[in-house]
Amino acid sequence: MKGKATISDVASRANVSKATVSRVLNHNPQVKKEIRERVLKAIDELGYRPSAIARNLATKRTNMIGLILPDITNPYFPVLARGIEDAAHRLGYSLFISNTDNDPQLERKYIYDMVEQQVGGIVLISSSLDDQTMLELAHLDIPIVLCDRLIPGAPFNAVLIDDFRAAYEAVTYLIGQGHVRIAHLAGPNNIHSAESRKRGYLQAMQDAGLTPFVSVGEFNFESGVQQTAFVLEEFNPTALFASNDLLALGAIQEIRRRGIRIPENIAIIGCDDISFSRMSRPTLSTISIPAYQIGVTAGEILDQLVKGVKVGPKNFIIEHKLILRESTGGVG
Amino acid sequence: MKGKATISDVASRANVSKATVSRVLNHNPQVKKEIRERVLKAIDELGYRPSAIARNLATKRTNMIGLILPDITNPYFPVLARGIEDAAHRLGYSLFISNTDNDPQLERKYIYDMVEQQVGGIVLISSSLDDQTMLELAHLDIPIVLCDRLIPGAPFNAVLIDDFRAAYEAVTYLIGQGHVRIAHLAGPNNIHSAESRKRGYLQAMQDAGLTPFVSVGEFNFESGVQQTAFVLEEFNPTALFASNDLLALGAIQEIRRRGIRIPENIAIIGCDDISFSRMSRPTLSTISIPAYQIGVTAGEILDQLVKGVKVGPKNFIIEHKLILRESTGGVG
DNA sequence: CTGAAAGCGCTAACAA
DNA sequence: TTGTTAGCGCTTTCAG
Repeated sequence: MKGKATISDVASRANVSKATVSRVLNHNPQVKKEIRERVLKAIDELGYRPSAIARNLATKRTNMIGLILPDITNPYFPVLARGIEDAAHRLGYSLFISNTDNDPQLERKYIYDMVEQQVGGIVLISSSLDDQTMLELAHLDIPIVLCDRLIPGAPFNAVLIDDFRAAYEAVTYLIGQGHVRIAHLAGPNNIHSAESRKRGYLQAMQDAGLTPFVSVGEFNFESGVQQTAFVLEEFNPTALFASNDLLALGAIQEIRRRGIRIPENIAIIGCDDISFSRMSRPTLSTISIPAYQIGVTAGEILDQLVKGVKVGPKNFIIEHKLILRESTGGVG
Repeated sequence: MKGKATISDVASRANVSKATVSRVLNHNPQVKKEIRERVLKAIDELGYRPSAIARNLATKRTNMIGLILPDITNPYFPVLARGIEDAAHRLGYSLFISNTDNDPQLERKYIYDMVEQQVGGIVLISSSLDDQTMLELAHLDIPIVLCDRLIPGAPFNAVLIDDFRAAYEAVTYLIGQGHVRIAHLAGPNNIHSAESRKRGYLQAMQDAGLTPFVSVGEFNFESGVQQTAFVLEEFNPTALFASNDLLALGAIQEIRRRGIRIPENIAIIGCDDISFSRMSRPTLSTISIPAYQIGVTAGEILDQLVKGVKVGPKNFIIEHKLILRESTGGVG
């Protein structure tokens, strides 16, 4: 019996018009106090809840936004997602969420699904969509904010760190510590951040006149284990720069399994600063990415866009920070 | 210019009625092929996307469901959320998500928000809502499925493991290994699963005629560190049963910091089996909770409910499993 | 300050 | 097989 009352029911019960009910619903100040209370009473008695759907249709705007990301199960994303969600709720939006596993098909599908749902805008964390497709999305006439990736030439705002520079600095630190044989555990080639970090590594090595050694794999723990086994045998490094913390954690596991000491024999630096980088043994030195803040920023920019405020397109670069922990011998 | 075309635009461009367009949109088979193609062509040329909002208003049903959980940042939840999301998408729903930080106020707010959004149902992972409030929600006339908690007497389906028995078994295992001084690191008293696990621990200890020692704290790493320091000094245990893995991981850190050996001097069992329990040193023995499956099951039940199929109310108990790793000396 | 009426974009009988 | 006609529940001019 509940959830059925409509604005008309309220109107007749309060002996006013639908328009008046609508006014009190929208806090229109020019409703006489007495009438307002009569309406409020009716609303309460009927357990009336306005239908967002009907309102949206009438106003042609919604207060929903969407988040499309690779996989919430990857420890880097929950923090980012939380940032977006907190910003979204604070700004009055409800948040849709979809995991794509980096599948381009799914990414397209979810984007179009959300457009159908009439979301006001979308935060997109995509690695797999080719630039061509992204340009196509630009014609969709819906605000889109990118995270952790930028599309040269596309009219999208993007929020991310300077992956190239971050990697460059991390590797340079290692070099400064006297390391010469520094290997890189890279992420998938089609992921923007992985690619940028790899370039940063290569540049730093080249600038120092050192020979690079790169192993490419997935962004997960198992890949870290495997890649490390390979690198250990083929390159015998004294330091490792991993493209993300999961990879670095896998490296730690494999290295210790072989009885090699960290950081004495091999130093390691990861990237992301997921919570577990502080809990591992040894604790992991890493490039700290302010994921929460990236999320909040993306949410705020999207809000502006949804409200029609002209923003960018531009790249919002968030500051990263090299965090030194035990895996590189601590602060120093 | 895009995103503006309506069904009427398509209709006139294809020289048919809105009804016909609606029919091809809904794959109604009895539209003549020639006409269908004409409509499809018009749709394509206009870049037309139907408005879910308008459709929802007309049909009085939506294909949206909601997920309300404490904090996606806690490593246990992403897997559960993923299960729900996968099930949701597979069954044709879009998913709203909201984090509550176990704040009862927020939980209520988000529930009512989602009701306003006209979601078809809600998966609720709540610890803080008192049973009274839950009963109130029952009058909302919207399908709700609970995860990791049950409300005696409330007309809700619930999907969860048998926390009491899981804890009982874990502690019994420890006792079987010869441990006598077994302490328990508990989670917050107001969280259902924490409370059940504590009872399971107490019962097992009592049944074995052993003296229990319980420390209560939060469900996080830092609390694990603190509680362990306390327990170590006050009780000097030879084994620890932690209410979740984060707590157990904190315990490992504190114990090793003091130079105490695991499992030689102290054995540890956690609960959840988050991914990092396999990555720690030593790897963590734990009660494996099939979070993904809990999510999927919850999603499927909700789908039934949304479709009007009568289900329960009943409790769906998912099987847990004790996983023995290094922190208890490995399998055995 | 309040009411009447039109309409948002789509679906769903009911006709034709 | 396709078109006509009403709404779905709310907002929003425009009158009064």
